[in-house]
Amino acid sequence: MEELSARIALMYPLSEPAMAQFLSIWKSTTYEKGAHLLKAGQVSNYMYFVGKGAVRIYYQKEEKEITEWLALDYNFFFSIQSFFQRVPSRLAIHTLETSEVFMMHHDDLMQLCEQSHEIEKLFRKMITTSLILSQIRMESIQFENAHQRYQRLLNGSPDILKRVPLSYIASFLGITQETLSRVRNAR
Amino acid sequence: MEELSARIALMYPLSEPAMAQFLSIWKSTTYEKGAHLLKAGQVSNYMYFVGKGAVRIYYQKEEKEITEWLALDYNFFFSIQSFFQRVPSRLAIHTLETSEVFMMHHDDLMQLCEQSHEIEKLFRKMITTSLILSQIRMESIQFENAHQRYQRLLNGSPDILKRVPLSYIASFLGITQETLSRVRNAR
DNA sequence: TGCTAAATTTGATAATTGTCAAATAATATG
DNA sequence: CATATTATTTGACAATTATCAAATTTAGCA
Repeated sequence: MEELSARIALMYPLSEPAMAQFLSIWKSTTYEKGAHLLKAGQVSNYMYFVGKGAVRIYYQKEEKEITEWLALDYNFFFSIQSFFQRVPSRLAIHTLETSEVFMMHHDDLMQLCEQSHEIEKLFRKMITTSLILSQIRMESIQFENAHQRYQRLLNGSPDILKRVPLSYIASFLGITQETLSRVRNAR
Repeated sequence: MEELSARIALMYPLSEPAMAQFLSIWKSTTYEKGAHLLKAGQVSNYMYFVGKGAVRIYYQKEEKEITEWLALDYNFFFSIQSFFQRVPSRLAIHTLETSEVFMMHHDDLMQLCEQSHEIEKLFRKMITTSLILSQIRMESIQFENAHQRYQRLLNGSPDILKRVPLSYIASFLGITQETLSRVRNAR
């Protein structure tokens, strides 16, 4: 919980009561490796935060599983479209390692946002961060080739390469497993 | 101004005083075709809304100009990273047609967000919309081929194809002008 | 209207990445 | 520790898209 509150404070420093209020709507569960937090077709009611551990967001695309996002160690993640638009999620979420996962229900969050301008502001900043990350990822996919994208990941999150199977990383980068294998072995 | 306020109301219905307050920080200017709203290297202080008209966000990438975004008729646009992070913009913005452009200064917006929870909430919803659009675009670029991306644009914004030069559309779709030309002429 | 410049298309070829199959390496389990 | 299973790599080939050059079409303007 300390890590969660530290990450929150980093985005926007809430007053003490607001922080207490906000933390109060987060529940934590420890999931075994491979456990599903969300299955495709369900409306996703939660925004998540992973403690020490690893989580994968993915979906089915014509026989294949595509990794949409990887969250390791103390990061937020959620099924953006389902959470905001309250529609069934194409995305599924499972753990790649045994992980402590914190989750906050959509309705609880919305209720707090109504009550507290501070929390509304924090939430706005969280979304802004997501938006910027989304933009950076989009440009990477649009304008970098397989090798450059691999290098970007290697620089930014070397941990991922050690802890996540190659096949998941490949589709996260938007390339095939074979191409990734070639790219990282110097070609 | 009516169109701007209509689009705002669509995102989140502000109370009358809040709407008046919010509209008061927007200034409007009519720009000739080809005028620059933002040059690369400047910190972008504004969020924009284009009335009847067309605007292009682009940047320089190794000798070439890449179109990052196209905004036609009654849509919002801005240099996301520069606006939020207050860093110099890689992106430049110019008009493709004579256009009435509304703009809102970052600091004015932030000040209103401090004062008014309602406006903070509206702003949060605006960013959420951007985030969802960004996600959709990312997936389109990652998983659709040139032909599918062209079709998506043709369905979603047929106007763009009539009013924007092919070379701009091509880089917006992440393909070359030649490939776009082939794709749209049945191949 | 005719001419010039810009935009678009077409052709030939190269580069990148994907696909499918098989081989090899790594890991887990009895 | 041996074996079964899974993950990764390698090879051959195909598909898609990029690149460069040239031809053609379109649009702007005198």
